[in-house]
Amino acid sequence: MKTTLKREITSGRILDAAYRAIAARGWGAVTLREIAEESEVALSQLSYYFGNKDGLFAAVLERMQREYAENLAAKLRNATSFQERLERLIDYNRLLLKENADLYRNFLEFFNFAMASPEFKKQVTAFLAGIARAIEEQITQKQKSNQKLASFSSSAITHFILSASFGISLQHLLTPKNKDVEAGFDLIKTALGIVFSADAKDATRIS
Amino acid sequence: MKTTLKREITSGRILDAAYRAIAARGWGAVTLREIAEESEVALSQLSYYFGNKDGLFAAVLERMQREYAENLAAKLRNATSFQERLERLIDYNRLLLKENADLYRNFLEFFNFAMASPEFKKQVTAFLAGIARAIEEQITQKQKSNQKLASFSSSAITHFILSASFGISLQHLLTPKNKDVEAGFDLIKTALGIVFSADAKDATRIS
DNA sequence: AAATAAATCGGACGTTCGTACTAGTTTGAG
DNA sequence: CTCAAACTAGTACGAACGTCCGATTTATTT
Repeated sequence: MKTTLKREITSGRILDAAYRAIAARGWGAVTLREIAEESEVALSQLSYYFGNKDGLFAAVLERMQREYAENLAAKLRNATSFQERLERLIDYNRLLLKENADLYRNFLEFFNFAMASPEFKKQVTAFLAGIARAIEEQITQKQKSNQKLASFSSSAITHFILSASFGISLQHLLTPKNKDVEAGFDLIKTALGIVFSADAKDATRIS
Repeated sequence: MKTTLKREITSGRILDAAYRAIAARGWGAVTLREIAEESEVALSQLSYYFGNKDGLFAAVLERMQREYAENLAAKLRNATSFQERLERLIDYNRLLLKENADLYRNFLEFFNFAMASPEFKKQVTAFLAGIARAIEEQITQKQKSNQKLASFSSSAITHFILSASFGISLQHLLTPKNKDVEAGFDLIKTALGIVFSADAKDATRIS
C-alpha cells in the first residue's frame, strides 16, 4: 500500500512540475533538470518513473486528457436536450480557459508537438475524436428535421464547436484582456441558437 | 546591385529552408545546422545574416506576416459589402489551409512560442490586432441596425471569425482527411449569414 | 590594378542536454 | 531478523547545440 502510495506521490509531483513547466516555457525549452528541481526530486527519478523525456511528455498528456474528459462527462451528465449539451460544452471550455488556462496552453503545446510526431499525432487525434464522438452520440437522436443545418452533419457541427472554442482560447491566451475575444463563446451560442431555433418554432425554450 | 542581390538570394534561401524546417519538425526541434544544410549554406552564414537563432526566427515570422497581410489585402481589395469581405476572409483562410498548409502550421508554431516569450508575444499580438482592425474598419460603416447581433461589437465578430478559422485550421492539420472539419468554414458562413440576413430582408443579395 | 569592403567558409569553443550507471537507503513480506 | 525488491541520490559521459572567430574568396570602389 505504502509502496504504491509513495510511487504515486513522487510520480505525481513530477507530473505536476512538468505540467507547470510546460505551460510556462514550452516543452521544447523545458529541461528535465528544471522539472526535477521544481518537484524537489533527483534528476534520475525522472528516468526511473517515466523512462525518458518522451515518456514523461506522454504521461502528462495522458493525465490531461483524462481529466478533461472526466470533467466534461460530469458537466454533461444530467443535461437533457442537445442544445443544452452544446451549451454546457461551450461553457465548460470557457470555464477552463478562465480558471485553468494552463490546460489549454498545454493542449496547444501538445497539438503543436503532435504535428511533428506521428505517434503523438495519433494520440491527440484519438483524443479529439473521442470528445467529438461523445458529443455527437447524443445528436443524432435529437436532430431530425432542421432546414438551415440540413447540409451539415452532426459531426460537422460538433467539430465546429470544438474548433471555434479552441481558436477562441488560443487567441484569448495571447490577449487575455480583450473582452471581444471571449465574446466569441457567446457568438457560438447565438449563431447556433438561431440556427437551431429554425425548427424549434413551437418550443422556444431558453435554457 | 549585385551585392544586394546576392545578399537577398542567400538570406532568402535561408529563410525558405527555415520556413520549411519549422513546418516539418517544429521550431524547438530544428537546428541551425539542419537549416544550413538544407539551404546549402555554411552554418556561420546564419549568424552572419540573422545574428542568432531568435533573429532568424523573428525574420521568418516577419516575412510570413507580411505575405499573409498582403495577400489578404489583395483579396479584399474590390469587395464592396461587409458580408462579401467576411466571406472572402473566410475563403482566403480556407484556401491557405488547402494550398499552403505550412503557413498555418508555422503560425501555430509562432503562436505557441509567443506564449513563452513576451517579446514575440507582443509581435504576434500586434499582427492579429492588425488583421482584425483591417477587417473591422469596414464594418462600422456598414453595420448599423442588426437585431440578432446587436449585443456583439464588430470587433467581436471579426475576432470570432479569426478564432474559428484558426481553430478549424488547427484541427484540419491534425486530421486532414476529415471533411467535417473543413465544413466548419461553411458553418461560419451559414451562421453569420443567417445572423446578418436579419436586417437584410429588403436586400437579400447572394454574392 | 590596387585597395577596400562584403560575403563565404570551415572549424573549434564552451555549455547544456538527455541518459546511463552505480552505490546507498528504505520498505515490506516471510 | 533477513533479504530481496523498490526507491533514492549523486555523478559522469557522449552527443549535439548555438555561437564565435580567423582565413579565404568574391565583388566593388578608387
